[in-house]
Amino acid sequence: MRQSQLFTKTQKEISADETNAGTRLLLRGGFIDKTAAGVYTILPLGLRVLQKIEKIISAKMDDLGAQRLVMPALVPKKNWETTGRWNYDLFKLKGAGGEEYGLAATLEEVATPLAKKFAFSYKDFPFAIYQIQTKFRNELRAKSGLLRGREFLMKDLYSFHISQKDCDEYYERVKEAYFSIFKQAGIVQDTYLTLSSGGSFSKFSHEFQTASGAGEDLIYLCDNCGIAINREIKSEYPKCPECGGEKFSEKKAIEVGNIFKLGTKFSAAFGFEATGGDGCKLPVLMCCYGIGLTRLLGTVAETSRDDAGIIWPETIAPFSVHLMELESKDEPANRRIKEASRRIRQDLQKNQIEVLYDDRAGKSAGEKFKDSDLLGIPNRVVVSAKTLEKNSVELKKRAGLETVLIGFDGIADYKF
RNA sequence: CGGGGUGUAGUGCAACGGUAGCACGAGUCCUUUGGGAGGAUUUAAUUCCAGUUCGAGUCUGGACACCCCGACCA
Repeated sequence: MRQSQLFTKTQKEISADETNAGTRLLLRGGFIDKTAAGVYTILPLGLRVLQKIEKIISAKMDDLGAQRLVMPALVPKKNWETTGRWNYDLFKLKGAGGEEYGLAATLEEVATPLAKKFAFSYKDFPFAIYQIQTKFRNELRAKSGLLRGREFLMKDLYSFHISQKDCDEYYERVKEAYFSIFKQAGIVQDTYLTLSSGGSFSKFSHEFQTASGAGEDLIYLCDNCGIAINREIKSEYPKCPECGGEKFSEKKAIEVGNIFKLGTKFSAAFGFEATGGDGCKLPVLMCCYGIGLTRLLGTVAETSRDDAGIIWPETIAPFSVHLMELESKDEPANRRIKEASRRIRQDLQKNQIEVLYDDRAGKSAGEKFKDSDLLGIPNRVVVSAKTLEKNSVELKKRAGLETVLIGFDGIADYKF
C-alpha cells in the first residue's frame, strides 16, 4: 500500500474531549474516526487490525468446532419478551407497520430458537455456533473511547449440551482458547481470569480482565493462587473462593472477554428440549462466550504504546513493514532510491510481507518519522541517500531502540 | 438515569451588548529534506429555535450535542 494513496492522513492534534490515551492515538493515526459519543467509524487502517483480530478469533472458534453464521441485528420484541429482557439497555425502534424491534445486544434470543429448529435428538448434541457481529447497547454513558461504546463489534459463541459434564468440559476448552486468543493478540502478560457473579446457574462466571489504568473495572488478584475476583465477589467473599487466600492486590482492568454457563434459562424460556434415547425429554444446557473485537483493538492500543504512538504486536499490526523513502535533493540519487524501494517491495511481497510504503513527496524526514512512530508498524525500513551509499537499508523495530543496516541482498530473506 | 460542566474555523484560544480575530492545522505554489523546516497565498466558525434590544457570539427561555463524576453494564 502506497501511503500517498492512503484514504486517511495522520493528525497532529485532535479534540481534547477524548481522554483515553489509546483511543487518542487511534484517532490521530487514522485508524478510527468518532461519529458520535460511543460510536466509531473503523477506517481502512483500523479495519486491517480488526480483520487480523477476527482471523485469530475465528481460527480458534473453528478449532473448538463452532460453526460461524450471522444472526440479525434487528430482533423482534417478542423474542426479548420471551426471556424478559425487553427492559434491558436495548436500542429500540419501530418498523413501518408499528412492529417493534430491539437491536442486538447479545443474542441468546435468536440463537436459542434458531438451535431449536435444527436440534431435536440427543444425537444432535453437543454443538456450538458463533458470529462476529455489530452489537448495540444503549449505554447511559459511553466513555473511554473504544473501551465502552454504544455500538461495537463482538464475537458471540453459544454452545448447547445435554450433559453437565460435557458442558463443563467445553467451557474449560473455551476458557483456554480465550487465553490463547489474547496471547496471540499481544496482550497476555497482564490478563487475569476473574471470578464474577454467575447468576443462578453456576456459582461463578468468568471474566478476562486485562490490567490497565484506563480500565473501569476493579479486580482483586489473590496473592496466593493468582486468580482474580471482581468487586461484586469481593463483597460476598472475604477469602479467595478458589484457594481461601486472604491477601489481594487491587488492580484496574479492562474486561476483554467473558464466559457464562447459562444453564437452562434460555432453552427453557423457548421450550427447547432434546429427546433422549429412551424417548424422554432432556433439558438443554447452554453457555455463552463473548469477546469485544473493537474493545480488544482499543485495549491493545491502550496497553501497547509509548508517547510517540502505538506499538502494534506483529500478529495484529496493520502492516508488518513500514518502508520509508527519504527524498534527496540529488535527482540521480532520488531515482536510485525509488528503484531500491521498488525492488525491496517486490522482495517483501514475494514473502507475503505486508508493506506500507511511505512514498509521499515533499514531506520532511521528521514528519515521516513521527508518522511512522504514531502508526506503530513493527518494522521500519528506511531507504535514503545515506543508506544507498552502503548498498543497504536501515531497519528499526518500533518496539526497540537500535537501528541496524541490512544489505539490499539480505532484505529478501530477512526474517521480520 | 442523578449530579456537574461546556458549546466560536479541523484543533486550541480571543472578541465591553456595537466590524467575529489570533495561533496551529489543512490546501496551493516556491524553497527545503535524517525527527513535525521556511516564505507567499488560500481556506474555514458563533450548535439550533424562540425572546429581549436600534443592535445578540455575548442577556433570557427552550431544544440538541459533547465532556466529567456517580449509578448501570445480561
